[in-house]
Amino acid sequence: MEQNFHPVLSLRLFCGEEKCFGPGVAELLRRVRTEHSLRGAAISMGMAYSKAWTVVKNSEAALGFKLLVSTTGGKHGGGATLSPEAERLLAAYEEYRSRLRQYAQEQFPIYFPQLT
Amino acid sequence: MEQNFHPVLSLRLFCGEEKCFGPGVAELLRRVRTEHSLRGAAISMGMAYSKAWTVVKNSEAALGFKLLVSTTGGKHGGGATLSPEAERLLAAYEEYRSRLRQYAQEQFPIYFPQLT
DNA sequence: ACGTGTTATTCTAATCATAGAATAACGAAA
DNA sequence: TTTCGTTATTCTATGATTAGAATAACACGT
Repeated sequence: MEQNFHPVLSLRLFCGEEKCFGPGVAELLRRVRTEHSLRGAAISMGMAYSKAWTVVKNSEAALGFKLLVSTTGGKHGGGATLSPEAERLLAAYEEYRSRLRQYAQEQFPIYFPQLT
Repeated sequence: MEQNFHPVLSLRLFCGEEKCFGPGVAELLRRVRTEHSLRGAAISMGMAYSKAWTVVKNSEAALGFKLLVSTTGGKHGGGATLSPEAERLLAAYEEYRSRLRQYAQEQFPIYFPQLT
């Protein structure tokens, strides 16, 4: 069983019962930041635009604020950028997640000693 | 957004590329421990027996050892218990997971201060 | 022998998730 | 005013997941 045995942990945030933020939206937002477009973000991760749009919309609904500031029309057709709240949320999510992953990495050999 | 904002983290273990253990199998094993039967475990969590069986079988294949010691026939039709390796793995998984969750709980207000 | 309730295994049917199409709106530039 | 590439939105067709049926084997008790 020893073949590179390792933990993977996924983090999602809930507002009460309903999930409001997780790996999916996070990755989309990350890519919107570099693509300056939701469509570009979706395509770059092999996801249908309609799905990406739904994911963002659901997250926004659960959170109660907008994640994307988007414009339509214009020379390049428009685009999207992260709202300030989205920037903050994504930053916190990423730092928190990386902290947890680091900790998970550290603790792993303690709980699974024979596999290192 | 403040309505009981909280993190949920899920832990799964990989052997190289393929997932070999996660929340699904873990919950099944936990219930096999009290139900003394895979069927009972599956039913108790509203899962089809065939699915439970597949889940366990896939996990066993990825891990390279048996998770369940099962008997067929007899007065009560047979049943299943955890193999010693499964007991150890499940115990380690649960302790590790609870440690990570505890840590996540502690760190949360540090990364999401305005929400506590 | 037979009934019982399980494991084991495969197959099919139904459900769910997702991709992709279709359509409209938009605004800058040509 | 037409073209362009996006956002926005809904709908449908496809694909993946899952539940549940079906069948066999098993061994104990009656």
